[in-house]
Amino acid sequence: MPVNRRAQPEAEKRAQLIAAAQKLFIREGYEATSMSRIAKAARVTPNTIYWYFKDKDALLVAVLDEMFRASRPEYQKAASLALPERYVWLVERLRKISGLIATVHNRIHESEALAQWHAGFHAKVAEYFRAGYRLKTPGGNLDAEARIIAYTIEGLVTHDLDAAATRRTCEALAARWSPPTER
Amino acid sequence: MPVNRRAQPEAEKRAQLIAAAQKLFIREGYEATSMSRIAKAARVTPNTIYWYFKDKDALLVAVLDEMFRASRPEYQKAASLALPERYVWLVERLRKISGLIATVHNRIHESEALAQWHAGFHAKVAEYFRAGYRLKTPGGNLDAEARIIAYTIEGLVTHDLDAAATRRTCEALAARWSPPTER
DNA sequence: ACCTGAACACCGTTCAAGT
DNA sequence: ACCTGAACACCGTTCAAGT
Repeated sequence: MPVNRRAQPEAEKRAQLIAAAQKLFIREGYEATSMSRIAKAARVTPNTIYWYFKDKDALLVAVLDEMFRASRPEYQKAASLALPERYVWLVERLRKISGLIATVHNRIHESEALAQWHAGFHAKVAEYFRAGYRLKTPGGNLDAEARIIAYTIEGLVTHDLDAAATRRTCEALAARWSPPTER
Repeated sequence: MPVNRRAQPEAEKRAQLIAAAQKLFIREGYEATSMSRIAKAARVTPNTIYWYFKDKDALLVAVLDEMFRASRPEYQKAASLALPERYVWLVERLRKISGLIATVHNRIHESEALAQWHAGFHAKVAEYFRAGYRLKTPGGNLDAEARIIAYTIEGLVTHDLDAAATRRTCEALAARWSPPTER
């Protein structure tokens, strides 16, 4: 039983398809990017993509995973910024993929794979807040406050205001929190 | 020059098309609803819709306008609720059209008409806050706080948590504000 | 196991033609 | 002015067939 007759190993070809899709999804948008266009960029026929990915949404999930994996080092560097600056940094960074974020929200009810990816992502964000921060008002609800932060940042990303308004909103957002707890 | 040879007056037929589209957009989603399907529901051929609306996005804008026009009385009744309850009420109400809201955000960069509608909507929301509310912390930025409210409510709508978590987030949100100013 | 050519069942939109 | 039948140029996905 042959295991691999390809010119390229499987992982490499998958990565190529993901890279082509990522570039086009970000530049042109998910809906505006046809499978043919991605196939062309990766120098295969459209139906070849379906050997590697179940459908277009599965390809999007793979792109999202790869993007957040690749940007982890950058996020760790940003962790040294003070709170309002960190929010501003995050908003400006996510604005580059605001179209993709809107697409995820829009397709959640049509794609189970995307719904699961999205749930996992928000679980990670919630965990991040629980682990590192504490409320200035100890009586408050931490999860509720963390959601206010997360949703406001999402809103800033999708609504793209000017830099000054963005900054003022991030400052108002940071005002309820103490810096990360030291151990 | 004949002005009107229709069986029905223009406004009535427009309203019929909007009603058919609204029902299907909400129940099946915007992308999942084809122009053919809307035409069928309104007993015309697909291309007839293009006599009344420039394209599918223009039809969506008409649906949005009609929906918010029709729900004004309900919103005025809800204005008598205390702050956190009012947020909860709003979130639960908007959740019924969360798919449409996600679609608006997703299509803003592809449709100028939709982008304009969205900008106008947020301008109205901002005006509402400036007119009726004041901050508990007078030093704070009112526009920034209003955006935090608006974006958090949007986030609650699109992320649909359980009732208890929704309520706690609305309470945390309300804690920053005093009741509307009396005149 | 991997990839293709050709087809399937759509889609939003346009346009010449009717009344 | 209003509406249609037919077509246009797509789309995501499937499938039998090749190697």
